[in-house]
Amino acid sequence: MSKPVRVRFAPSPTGFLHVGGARTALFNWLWARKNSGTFILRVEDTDVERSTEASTEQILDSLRWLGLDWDEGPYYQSQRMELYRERLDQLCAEGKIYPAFETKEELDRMREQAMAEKRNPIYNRAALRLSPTEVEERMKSGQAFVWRFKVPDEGHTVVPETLMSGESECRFENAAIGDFIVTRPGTLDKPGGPLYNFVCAVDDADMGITHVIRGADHLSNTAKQILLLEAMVREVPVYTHLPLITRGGKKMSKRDEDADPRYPVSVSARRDLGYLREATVNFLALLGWSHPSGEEIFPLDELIREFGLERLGKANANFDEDKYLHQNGWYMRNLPAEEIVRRAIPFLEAAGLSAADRPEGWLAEVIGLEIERCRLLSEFPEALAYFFQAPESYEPKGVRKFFGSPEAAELLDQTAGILEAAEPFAGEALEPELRRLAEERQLGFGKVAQPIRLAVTGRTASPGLFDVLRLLGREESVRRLRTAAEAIRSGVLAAGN
RNA sequence: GCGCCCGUCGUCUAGUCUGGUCCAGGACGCCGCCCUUUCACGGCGGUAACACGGGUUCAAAUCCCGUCGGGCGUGCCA
Repeated sequence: MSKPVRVRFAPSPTGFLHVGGARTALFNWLWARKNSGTFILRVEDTDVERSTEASTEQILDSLRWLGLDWDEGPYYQSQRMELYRERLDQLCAEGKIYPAFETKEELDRMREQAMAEKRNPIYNRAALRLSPTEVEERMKSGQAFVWRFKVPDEGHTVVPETLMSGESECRFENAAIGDFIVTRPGTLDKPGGPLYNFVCAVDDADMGITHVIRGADHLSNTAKQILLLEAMVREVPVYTHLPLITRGGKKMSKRDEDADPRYPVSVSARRDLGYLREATVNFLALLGWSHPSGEEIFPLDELIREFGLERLGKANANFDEDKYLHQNGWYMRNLPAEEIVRRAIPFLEAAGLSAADRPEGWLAEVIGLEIERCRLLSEFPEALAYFFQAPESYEPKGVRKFFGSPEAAELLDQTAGILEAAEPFAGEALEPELRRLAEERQLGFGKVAQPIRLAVTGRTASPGLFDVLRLLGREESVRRLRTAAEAIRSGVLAAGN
């Protein structure tokens, strides 16, 4: 009965895809998928000064990485100028737009003055009071002008929020909106290009968009676009405004990208940091949306089933880095092991850690051991380093606790001896031997395990000792034990390592 | 300034439309315990919130008014 859903994601190619944009894309995508609708990609590149192809590429790349595939497009507004021209001509013919000749500087001054006088700084319609001959003369003389949309003086424009719970609406007094500009300055010979609110309204109508889902920062734009749509006698889509994503109380902005390298706002930088697409999508979905069950883990397929615009929140959504990290860790541990291995390899290689000469399956095992201690793919190189190279130093805290006495060296030597003789060299064979060693020395097993752990990994914390020894191999394990014993005896560690 | 939106544990949130089941539920963080060769994972438990003031009502986190606080918009950007 209702029309098939058509939604769009309309980024402007003036930079990378940031998490806010990604969230908008995701919600539109989910709405399309949930309703078997169409997800359209539209590149809003009317600002030729700032739009770049590289940026478009990066945005598409990030969308693909997230798994947000589009059914139509990408359409480029820069290639639809004829359509905008047509609509503009029609509005002009109907007297719904008018040329205004003020320069930017003049407008700035007017705005400042209005603010100083505590007035709403909307355009004073000076151009509307120009006589037709005056206008014609100015245009013919080549004076630059912009087209302004004549907002009705009476009444108000309602932006309904019909999809949200509670059905609210925002009302804007038309008189307070002001005659906004729909084209850049131009002359009769060289017309100025169309501006955002105008092209957006034209395209949404032309592309048959049924639902416009975007950030709440667009609320006042929506009123303008509805006005435009009504003026063009086109159907008005359903609008839904998403809670703003904030961090530190402020809207998350592209300009925050370099504030802290650990917490970038671009999707691509998150990817490079070792965030998983699954976690990213899951986390983004919870920015403004929640499930009544309180459940917070939603793989994509489940998200499509459970998602709904009626469960959007209204309060700003804060970007909780801790939760994002936590969810990333969850997906690291719960995605198929071979998948994680595949994704970890580039990070390891970038750090110069290659498992090419290791036995089949070795890397998977090693990653499997450390994965529960990692929450980002990028943590693997450091976490796994000791599997690739002998420790260059020992954790000072451990040295003090476990390497303090000559007995420690003796213990490590003895352990080395046991490992040399162990047959086969595997956890099952090693464990009884080492436990016996502890008993002989009348020590709890921990007292034996910790020095050994420190000797072979350089750390006081690691996965189970027997697994570590097995994967390190007999030769390497023995070598590290002897090296550590030697270091203890030589006294170099006491000096502070 | 003006317009619009919002305000629940340290943090993210559920609950607000349709007042009672909420002395407020979940998650993250933190703390403790269990598991245990360490760390982590996992399990169990704990911590902690309705911005404030009025009103309506037998009853308010939920409705109304005001105050305060925060955010967004206010572009010849999108």
